[in-house]
Amino acid sequence: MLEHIILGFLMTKDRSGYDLKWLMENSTSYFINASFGSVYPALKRLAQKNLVTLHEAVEGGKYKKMYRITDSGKAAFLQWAEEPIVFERSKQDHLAKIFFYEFIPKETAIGNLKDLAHQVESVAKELTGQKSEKEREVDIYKYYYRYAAMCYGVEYYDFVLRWCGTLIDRLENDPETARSERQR
Amino acid sequence: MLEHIILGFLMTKDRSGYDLKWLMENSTSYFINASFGSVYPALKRLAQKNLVTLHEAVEGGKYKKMYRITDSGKAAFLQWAEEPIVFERSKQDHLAKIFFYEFIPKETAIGNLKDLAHQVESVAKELTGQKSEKEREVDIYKYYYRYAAMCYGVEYYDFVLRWCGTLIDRLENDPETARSERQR
DNA sequence: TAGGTCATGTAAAGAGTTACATGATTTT
DNA sequence: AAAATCATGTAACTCTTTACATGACCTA
Repeated sequence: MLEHIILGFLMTKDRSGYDLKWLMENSTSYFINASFGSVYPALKRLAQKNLVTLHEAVEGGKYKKMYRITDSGKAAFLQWAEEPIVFERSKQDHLAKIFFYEFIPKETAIGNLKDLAHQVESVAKELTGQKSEKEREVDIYKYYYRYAAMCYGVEYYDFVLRWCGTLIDRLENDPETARSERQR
Repeated sequence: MLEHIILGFLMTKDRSGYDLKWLMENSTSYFINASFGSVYPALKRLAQKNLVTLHEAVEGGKYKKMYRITDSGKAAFLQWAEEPIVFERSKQDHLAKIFFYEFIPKETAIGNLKDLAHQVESVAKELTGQKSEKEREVDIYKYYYRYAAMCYGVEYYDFVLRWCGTLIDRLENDPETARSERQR
């Protein structure tokens, strides 16, 4: 997966491992991200498979290892991209604890849910910022898929936020909801 | 994570590894799932840490290894459950390919998106079935958190489906969207 | 000149999946 | 009798993160 993402970013221009990490952090982190510890080895593997080539360069007075996609790299990328999408039921770790909230005090539950909502709000704000930036700086028609993906992110966070809000509201205002019998 | 989910399921009654796998498949798979290859070793680790105990039993003529949560297991579970939720930007693998769809033919993109929509529809239907079942069989007020989590799942799939639909619609009807210049 | 950011990398550990292996019981 | 399902488990592999290590350059 990561190797394909990297190839995708290399389709338009050469980039270093550092650039790639930065790009992911600032454009795909809401659906996929990676640490340096996986980016650098991935580049090494891609070079071994001849899907990218290494070009040492000095850019802005700084030494950089720039990677360029090869023809077989492009072919490999396109093959991956054109393949049918496999929809994986995605992990939503935050639901795991909530699923078992019947066992914890209602007040703790409400507090934790409010805290979760704040976290979601903060990542939503970050992504909304990135989105406005793109809307100003790039032709969203030209990069419509990326723009649509970004909208997905913003709307998804919005959905999570609304869901939290509804749940908190019911817990606070409907005495029938999550009665405390099961609790300690 | 998995160990805590297992402890959560053991809070109300003893279960075997097979039971736990089945339970996850049929109640949490839309946000977390696990294979036998991780469930059985997880139970072994929990037993080693004295958070569960093993009770061999025959149930319905079948030999089963039933696990029971211990007092320290309950304590460990509650500590985990009551801790603040950390919102992790969740992986949404399907967006990875779409993000780079500028490089593939529009027709392939539309076809793949329609195929994705069908897959989402099918998992949505499955979950909606599970939801109706719970609504009939259990007191959703008593298990309100679980019910709310299920609603999250249903609404999330609904959101993905609407997003796909909107994107497909724009690709098919708006000639300005995703012009084919960048393509081969 | 000290701290921050830029830049690259490795090693160990963690968490999981897939594939394989086994055998009992139940259904067709 | 064969096939399906129930039931448990291991081994190899994959993919990833965290923590560490290094050093250049830039700015206050």
